[in-house]
Amino acid sequence: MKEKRTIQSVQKLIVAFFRASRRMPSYAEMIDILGVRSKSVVNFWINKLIDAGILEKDGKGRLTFTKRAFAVPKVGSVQAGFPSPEEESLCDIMSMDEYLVTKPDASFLLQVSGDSMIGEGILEGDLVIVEKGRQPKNGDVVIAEVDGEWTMKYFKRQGKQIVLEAANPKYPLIKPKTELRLGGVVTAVIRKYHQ
Amino acid sequence: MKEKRTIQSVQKLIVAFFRASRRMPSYAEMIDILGVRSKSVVNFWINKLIDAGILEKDGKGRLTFTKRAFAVPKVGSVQAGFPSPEEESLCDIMSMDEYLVTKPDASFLLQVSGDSMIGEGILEGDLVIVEKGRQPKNGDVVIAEVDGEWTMKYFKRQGKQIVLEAANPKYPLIKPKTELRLGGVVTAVIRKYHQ
DNA sequence: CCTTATATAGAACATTCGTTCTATTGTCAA
DNA sequence: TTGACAATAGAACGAATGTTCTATATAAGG
Repeated sequence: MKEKRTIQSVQKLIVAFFRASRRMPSYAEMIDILGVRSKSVVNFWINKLIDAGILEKDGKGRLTFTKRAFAVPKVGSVQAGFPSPEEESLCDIMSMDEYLVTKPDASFLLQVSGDSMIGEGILEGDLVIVEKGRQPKNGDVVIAEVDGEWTMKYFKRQGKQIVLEAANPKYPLIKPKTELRLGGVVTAVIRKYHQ
Repeated sequence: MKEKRTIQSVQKLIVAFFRASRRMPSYAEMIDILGVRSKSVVNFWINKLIDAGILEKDGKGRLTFTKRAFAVPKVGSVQAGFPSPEEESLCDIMSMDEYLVTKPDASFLLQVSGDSMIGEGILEGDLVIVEKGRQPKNGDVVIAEVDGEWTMKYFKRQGKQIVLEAANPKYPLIKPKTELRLGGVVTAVIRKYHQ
């Protein structure tokens, strides 16, 4: 009734620890994690994982995960057919954070209310990542204050005039008269379905 | 011309290291990171960060970030007005990964092609997170194989019959005749604007 | 000037780290 | 049974760890 240790099972245990603690376990801790009784056994399995390309050692000899170990596999497109586990082209997205939030210091999350950007696929309840202090390009989705109220709109130039346009025909075009306070540029949209 | 060290600047340096290396620096490494010449100075600042609630020590005395230190601040809704840095209600989203991918082992990413789910705010080029092996509820967005082709559709029950419906009127309702192979349930949508 | 508090330096320390060695156990085939 | 090999155990070791101590430099206030 002894379940054998495999590279996969060991990887799973260590990944679970890392996700929970946000750090690598020490060899001493891995004794308990892996259910063995000696650090040399831990070392044995660690070397296996290194050979398998799941772990690696950084410049200072510290154990780290390779991108492979952590990445959520990204497969082709929907229409291209469905993935078999083998052909999963492991993508280079190490973490959603790195992928989505390029400037953590200047970014914040905002929950969307209203349907003014529904044509852009931004629905009520979605989270958007907003980057402060960036100069918007024509057509960017921005957070802006108009007449004392904050809204999410397309940022567009009409000649020298700047206008704010909703992605919903039922909202009028906004031509700011005096000032236009920009809160930031929307760099990403996140929607999580309740489960 | 000496720039003073502050709690914020020290936090920033350590967070930067953590993001780059996915681990805490040792005190010896922090000597270089903080630009000081002694571990006792590092210890001095670390204690300050602990008092400030930015760092903490886990059960084994290991240094870890608190949720506060990492979270992208989440503020209210767009219409509710715009956030000032003070009123930022730091949200409990520690990382996008944790928030979006609840079952890392059973999930993968898929890039969307086509406009069949445009009514659901899922556009061409978006990434969706798909969870395998979950039983879909009525109205869930699923990846399914129909007549040898994979598509993304709403999963709906009509009595005992299961139908697949696009969120785009130009696509017909699909009533699978024989088999319905489910690839998974879409649990999240991610859109990143090119920058 | 002197006093006080803060920030930094450097050294010393016990503890823990990862590594490596030898020895033992278990498994499977011949 | 025997041999061969993989997996595990346990001990030993130098190196690195975080902590704590004393001492020095800097700045502000009286």
